[in-house]
Amino acid sequence: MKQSTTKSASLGRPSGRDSEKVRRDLLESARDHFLKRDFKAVSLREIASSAGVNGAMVNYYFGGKKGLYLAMVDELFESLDEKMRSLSDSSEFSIADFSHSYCLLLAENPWWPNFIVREILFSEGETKEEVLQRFSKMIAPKLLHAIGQEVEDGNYREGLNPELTLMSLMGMAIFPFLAAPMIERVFGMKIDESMANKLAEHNVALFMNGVVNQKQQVTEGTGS
Amino acid sequence: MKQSTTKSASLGRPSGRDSEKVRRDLLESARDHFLKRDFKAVSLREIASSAGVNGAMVNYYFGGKKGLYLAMVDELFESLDEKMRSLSDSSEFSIADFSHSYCLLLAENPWWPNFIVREILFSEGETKEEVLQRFSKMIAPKLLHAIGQEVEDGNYREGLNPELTLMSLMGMAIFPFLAAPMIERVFGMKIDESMANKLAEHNVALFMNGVVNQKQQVTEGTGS
DNA sequence: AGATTTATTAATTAATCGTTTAATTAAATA
DNA sequence: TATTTAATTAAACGATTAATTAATAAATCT
Repeated sequence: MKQSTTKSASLGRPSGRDSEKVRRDLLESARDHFLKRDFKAVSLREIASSAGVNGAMVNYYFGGKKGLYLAMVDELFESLDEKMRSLSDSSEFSIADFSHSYCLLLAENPWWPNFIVREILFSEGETKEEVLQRFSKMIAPKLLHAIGQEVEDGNYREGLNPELTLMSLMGMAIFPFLAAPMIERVFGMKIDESMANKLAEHNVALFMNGVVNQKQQVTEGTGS
Repeated sequence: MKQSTTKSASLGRPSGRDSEKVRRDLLESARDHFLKRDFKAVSLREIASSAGVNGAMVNYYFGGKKGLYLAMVDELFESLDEKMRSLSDSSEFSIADFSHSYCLLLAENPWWPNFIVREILFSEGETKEEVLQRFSKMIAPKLLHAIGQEVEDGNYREGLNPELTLMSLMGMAIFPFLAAPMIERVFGMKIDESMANKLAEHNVALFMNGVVNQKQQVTEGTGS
């Protein structure tokens, strides 16, 4: 019922619309939604509506909901790959410098830990494997080697396990951003760029020298 | 475990069935499913079928899907609360001891970080707030105070920020378990109890004294 | 100008979900 | 023993979902 003579003003191809922009809008809307809620919990219509288009556009441009999701994942990883490369390709590479830059990078892209953890821990398998592979080849080998080298050179403690050390380093850097909603509640602390700066310095200092007051007691037992 | 359709003979109240067991089976099945996949991604029928009963039983015993989920959350938190209390109520409380026990506790309950992060980061708000409140009152205040005390006593470096320090400590301890699937892939390292023991020792040593070889160089500049 | 292609929405479809209801039977009660 | 209550399933319901189709009109091509 209805319609007939009433020319629905919004039917048919709109005039002067940039279809590439529609594509980008959909990707952006998808990122906004999928980063906050689960794949199943987000509906096609919701995403499309936020992008200002009909839900059928998702099928038109991306072949379906899953297609849009994978396109979004690809996009995120590309921007991430690029930034990580520029970070680890600096001429003079040191763990401390890397750790510091890494913290700032996370502050600029707070969606990243969230995204990685969600993909790897909670995704339904399909995308998981690919994501895991891309991530595992990114930086871990380089950092492991760098830590091993420091131990060999005698700069780091003898017997220090590179794998465990890298895990600690990653945990210290990533966890605050990952658990931001909890941190903000429990500590009453906003996770912004100024905080990231403090965190970066704190982390490097803790990583290098620990919490113990060295002026008071130098070289405690260390014999494990 | 799959009873499936036992044909028409299975109508009406079954003989000699323990209704309390059905309740427990449903809770267990719910935990198995909800810990692996999202709330929305798990269907009532799936849970019930795994427990060997009809989907309507979820409504009968728990008032609905959400009721079952909350009952499961309650159960998990109860077991967790109990264990955490016994950890922080030891007569002589030290950060190092706590950190060590905490690691071992995580190794025994690997679902925990997964669950917490999922609840806080990805849940749809309703349960989130309650979970956040319970968690925020658990141990954070006690640990913050303990760290502050160590600084005051001159055991920890002057100017050490207790909040940042606690974040680092939590990150070092939790991250390996949270990212276990990634760790196992990237480092070829199984996250089991033996590894948790090494990790615990490693973390305490790193937390206390850092990575720098103290025998060679004491207190480097670190001026950024 | 006319035909075709491209982009868009409304309407429809088929599946699935959580929930409700009705039927059914064992157990408990009187 | 007769009646009520408790526990269970199958079936149906209404809502919501992703996906498909048909209608429509601008853009583009011939």
